[in-house]
Amino acid sequence: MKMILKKYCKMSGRSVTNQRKLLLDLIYRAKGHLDADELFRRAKEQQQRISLATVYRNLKLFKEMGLISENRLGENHSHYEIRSPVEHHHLVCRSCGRVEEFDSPLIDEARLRLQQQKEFDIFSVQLKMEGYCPKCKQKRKPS
Amino acid sequence: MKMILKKYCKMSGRSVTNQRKLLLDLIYRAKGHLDADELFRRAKEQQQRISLATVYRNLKLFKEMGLISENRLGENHSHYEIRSPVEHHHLVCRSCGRVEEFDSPLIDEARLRLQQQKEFDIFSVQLKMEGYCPKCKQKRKPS
DNA sequence: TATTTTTTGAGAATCATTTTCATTTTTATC
DNA sequence: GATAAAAATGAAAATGATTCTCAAAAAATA
Ligand SMILES: [Mn+2]
Ligand SMILES: [Mn+2]
Ligand SMILES: [Zn+2]
Ligand SMILES: [Zn+2]
Repeated sequence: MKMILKKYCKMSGRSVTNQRKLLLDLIYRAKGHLDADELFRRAKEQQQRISLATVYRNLKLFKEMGLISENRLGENHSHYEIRSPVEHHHLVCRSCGRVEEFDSPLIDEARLRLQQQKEFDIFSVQLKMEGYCPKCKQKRKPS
Repeated sequence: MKMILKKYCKMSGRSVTNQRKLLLDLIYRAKGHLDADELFRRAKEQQQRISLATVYRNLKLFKEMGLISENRLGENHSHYEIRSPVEHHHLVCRSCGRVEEFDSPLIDEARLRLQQQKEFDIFSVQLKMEGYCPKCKQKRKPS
């Protein structure tokens, strides 16, 4: 992580700060989907002086660098996660908020066809499906 | 439109107001992707006393009723459109904002497979692809 | 180490959307 | 159609996520 951060910062003429090292590390170790506030809370545990503005600034920066991705999972704020080389999508339970990740060659195929058909140069695919997970499905249908 | 509105309002015990009739009609006639402000502007041309709060309230209501759909097309506010029986998705040019609509049996197939695999009851699929449209593609690559 | 450049923290500002509440409109009842 | 009860509206304030401002601190460069 630190090596990667250094590389990317150098590349774009940014400084490597303690805040950046900490934040990227926390996102990396979280594995899941973090929102800005949760990241801020965790960061403050180790750098009590860090500011929420710094969290937002650097989330934006990491995203520009391609290190993380931003998702809207149904709430009115964003969640962030380390961007892995293989793209994935999200299936969210609208009742309990559970998030399942998935990928599908069908989506990749759809992208390729669309690229040809519309002659766009497509660089981003965001797919979110919503529904009820097995548990919530039951609770809703005791009919 | 008015018949539909009446039906849905009755069904859920809501009143049929002039504001609702006007707003739904404007969305219907717009065909494209309207945001709350644009809808408010157009509504005011015919009911100068209408409030932005009423616009938001009723967009939310129409959405709950399943009459319209809400999309995030890349800006930090929502766009709305009449919900047609056949689902469609969006391809957005990140340079000029142009929006192309599409649907694909591949996506439907992916949904079915996922439904089985994860045992979710899926009722919503939102797919947004981003890229550069043919025109913007050229401008960016004069290499 | 000295100088220049970038980033940070704190708080104010922004902007889309929601809430509040008194007033008006709609609905249901007669 | 008039009347009372229920729901919706307008205006303004509140909210909440995110961005901006600017003086002070840290990092990069010389
Ligand atoms: Mn994910
Ligand atoms: Mn559309
Ligand atoms: Zn669930
Ligand atoms: Zn374009």
